[in-house]
Amino acid sequence: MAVTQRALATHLGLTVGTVSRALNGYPDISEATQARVREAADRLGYRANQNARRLSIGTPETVCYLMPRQTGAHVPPFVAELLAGLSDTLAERNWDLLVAQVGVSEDDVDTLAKLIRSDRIAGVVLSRPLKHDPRIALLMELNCPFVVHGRTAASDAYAWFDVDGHDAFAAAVTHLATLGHRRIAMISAPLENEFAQQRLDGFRHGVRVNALETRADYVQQAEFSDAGGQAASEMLLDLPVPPTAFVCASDEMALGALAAIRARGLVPGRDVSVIGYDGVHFGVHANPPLTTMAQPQAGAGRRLGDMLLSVIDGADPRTQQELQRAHLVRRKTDGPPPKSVAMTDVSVREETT
Amino acid sequence: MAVTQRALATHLGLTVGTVSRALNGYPDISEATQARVREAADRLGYRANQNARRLSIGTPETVCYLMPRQTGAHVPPFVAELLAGLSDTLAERNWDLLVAQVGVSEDDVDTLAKLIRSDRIAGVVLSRPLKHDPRIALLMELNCPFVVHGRTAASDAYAWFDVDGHDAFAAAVTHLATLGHRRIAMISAPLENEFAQQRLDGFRHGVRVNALETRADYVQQAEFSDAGGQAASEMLLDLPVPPTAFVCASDEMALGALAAIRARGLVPGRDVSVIGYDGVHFGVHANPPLTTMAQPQAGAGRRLGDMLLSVIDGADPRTQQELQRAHLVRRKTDGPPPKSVAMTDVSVREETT
DNA sequence: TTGATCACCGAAACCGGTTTCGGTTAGCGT
DNA sequence: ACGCTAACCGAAACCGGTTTCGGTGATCAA
Repeated sequence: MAVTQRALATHLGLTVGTVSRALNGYPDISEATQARVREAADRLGYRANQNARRLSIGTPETVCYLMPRQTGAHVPPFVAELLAGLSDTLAERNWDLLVAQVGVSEDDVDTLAKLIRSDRIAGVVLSRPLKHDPRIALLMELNCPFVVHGRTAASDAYAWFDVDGHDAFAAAVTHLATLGHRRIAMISAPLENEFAQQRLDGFRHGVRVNALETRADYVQQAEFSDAGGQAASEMLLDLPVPPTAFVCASDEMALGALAAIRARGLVPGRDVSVIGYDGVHFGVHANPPLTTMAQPQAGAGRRLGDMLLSVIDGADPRTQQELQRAHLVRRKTDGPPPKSVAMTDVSVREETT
Repeated sequence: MAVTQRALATHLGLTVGTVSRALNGYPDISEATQARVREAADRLGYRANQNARRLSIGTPETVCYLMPRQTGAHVPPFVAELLAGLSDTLAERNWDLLVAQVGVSEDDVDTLAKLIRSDRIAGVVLSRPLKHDPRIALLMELNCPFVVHGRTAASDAYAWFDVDGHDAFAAAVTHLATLGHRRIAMISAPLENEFAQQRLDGFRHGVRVNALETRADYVQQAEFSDAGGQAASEMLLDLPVPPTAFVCASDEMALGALAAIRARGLVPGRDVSVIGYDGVHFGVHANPPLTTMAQPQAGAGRRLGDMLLSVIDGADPRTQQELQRAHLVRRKTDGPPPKSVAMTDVSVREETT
């Protein structure tokens, strides 16, 4: 349908080979001819058929983003921004961005295998890996360049970009400890997700270095949603000795926690402190505005794109690893623990206001 | 790199033509041979090179989603869900989904032209069209199949999927009028966006049929963001005779409105009513929970995909038009106007609680 | 004037598939 | 035994580009 190279060639009285080399700036085509060809090309609106071109040059010039697919859950909020960044970097090279929903089911992994073997894509970006992610195993086995948005248990071998959840949660706990909290709980996401494990580990680290109370029931596993956060909060508030502060695996879960706290007639930030994680824009409108560990997800897409292109260009994936830090955004849900807190068999010394 | 058809053929002692027809189920290849080829194919992990295959069959089997690019603004929240739905429908046909950020600048439109002419894509899905959208003009000129997510001024000629903003805003106004409001304001998004115009028209329609006060300064144009909503609200609250209710072009703007109202020491839903638009999940966590006109965006991606495929298959685009309705989700920001409202020259009769 | 050199372009192979066309073989009836 | 048909597969053209290789004409020095 589009104007083809042959058409352009006959129109100019040249052969296709000559036209091709002219357009690609080969030095064995005279400047005059090159100019003439170029002029005619964009006068007729000629564009090389990409399927033909890529078949010929032997690379698909395309990268695929694997959209996380949790059954039932909605698409994570960072996906859109990430795609925007990715598409920007790729566009600079005139590469294409493909998106595919590929979960971790056997069918999905099989689909991914077919995708890779069909020479459609030169590399893959993968978000939210599981601890032992079959997709990563496949990518390595098939020798397909990729970069992981997040990390897994053994992430030394490949390229990744991540925000340090361990550090962030340790910092959140320390912040609360500094405010005077001694009984801090964690509302955790399902641990099959590596990021959830990291955040939980960071929490535990923070509890240890601050010598806080550690009780098994101060760690609640919950669904990765606001409903999950709400349910977990209710469990925590029902404890005989409830914690005075919650740290949550995500802002969404933290919002659920706020709802549970308000439902008890308590006010978040005064009676119970809550710290979320993500830094979603929306947190500022929560009731009250949500204190959170914000991740710098502005440039994530661009960085991931750059790293993947480097790997495709032959860079050692182990040189393409980048860990960014989250930072505390204080709003209104963190504060010192209430004075009137019920004392129990455990001796608690309040050290701050 | 991947195992090629020729390799498979020589491995089997057949020719490439035979292998190709065997895999594609041609009746002139014996069942026995077909089985043998298929078995060998997936034992060796053979997958047809898609560039070659598509070059040969003459269709790119790929659809492109044009991600809205507003400079400065973030990616709209519906994009991720929409992509998920789109990719689902396309996957059923083994088609690919490309995403590109293409705004309305001259450069971007030029990029789109190149994209289409390069035979990379068989169709386009386009979100958030402007009133006079150069991208749509281009798509029609180049005869490229497309479906618009939203509508434009003259949308009779092509395929689209939209939620009836006009109806929604008229309904929102009527709802407020029924609650007793007579002075209702609209916080509008920039009118170069067709959706903003529709919503404003719907608002005006609602004002008319309910015979409400109409004042020019009850329509505030603002940036399409929470900050914009907040600024517009402050203007409205500063009016000598401020409105008792706001309808907002988006939930995000409505959240800004809530912030402005609370900052005045007023409580949304009691002193001033606010109705948003979109139905973002987050609204339930707003302060107080946001009443909104929710769009049914669950299946939007799938519907858009289906419609586009129909058009590509030759259906008349004008038969592929679908208008869905938004519905009111009452939460806590709507209520009757305050009794103590300052009466002015206009006689106001309160008819409800 | 002639032979060598260089600039420039045409011809053709190739990328990896699909599809048309034609030829071989087997099976069948007579 | 012979011809006919159907079943089955090989050969080759084609999709639209890229790239190698070789040939022509002009230019230059001797």
